[in-house]
Amino acid sequence: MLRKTEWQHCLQVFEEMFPDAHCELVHQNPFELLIATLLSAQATDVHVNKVTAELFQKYRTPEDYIRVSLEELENDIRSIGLYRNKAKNIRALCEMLITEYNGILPEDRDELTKFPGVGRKTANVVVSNAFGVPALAVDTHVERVSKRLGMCRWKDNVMQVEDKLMRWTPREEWTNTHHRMIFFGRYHCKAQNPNCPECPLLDLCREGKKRMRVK
DNA sequence: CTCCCGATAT
DNA sequence: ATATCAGGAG
Repeated sequence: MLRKTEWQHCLQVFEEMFPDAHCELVHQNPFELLIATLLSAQATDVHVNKVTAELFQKYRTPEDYIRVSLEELENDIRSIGLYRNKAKNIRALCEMLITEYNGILPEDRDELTKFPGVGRKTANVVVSNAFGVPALAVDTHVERVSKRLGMCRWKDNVMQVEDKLMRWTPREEWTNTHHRMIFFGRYHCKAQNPNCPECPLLDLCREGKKRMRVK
C-alpha cells in the first residue's frame, strides 16, 4: 500500500505532467454541464462534445427538453449510447428542476444527487466545475489510477476511494487533482496500454512494477 | 450484482 | 472479436 508521502509525490508528478488539466466537457453554464456530464456515462468526452454541439443549439432551457417528445430526445442523443435511460432521466430531471427548483440549479452536491440520473460523481463534477466547490469526483480513470498506484485497495468501492483521496489531498487541491488524475489516466495510465516504461511513478507503482516484470 | 448501449481503440 | 468509454438505478 502507498504511503502518504508517496501520494504527495504523486500529486507533484501529476501537476508537472498535466499542469493545465481541465474539464473537457464543453459547456457554457451549469445546466449544460449537468446535461453533458449525465450524457458522458460510458462514453468518451470527445463523442459527448460532438453530440452536445448540436444538442445545446436546439435545447437551451429545461423547458426545451420537456416540449419535445421522449422519442425525439432519444433520437437527438442516440449515438451516445444508454440513450433510453439518459433521455428519460433528462426529461424527469428538467421536470423536477422546473416544478421544485424554479428552474434554478441548486449549488449543493447532496441536493443535486436527488435528481434522476445524477449520482455522486456527476454531482461532484457539477459543483466543482460550475460552482467552485472543492470536490474529488471518482470516475473510471480516477478509480483505475488510484488502484494501480496502490493508493487504495482493489476491493474498495468508489466512495471508499473518494474518502481516501480527500483525506490524503489538501482540500484546495481536490478539483485540480481530479482533473490531473483524469488526464493522467486518459493519456498516460490508460486502461488498455498504460505507458509504464516511461512512467515517472514506476518505482512506487504496485501495478506498474508487476506489468514490467511480466513483459 | 446486472442492465442499459452506440462508438471507438486495440 | 473484445475492451473500454468523465455512471446510475434497480
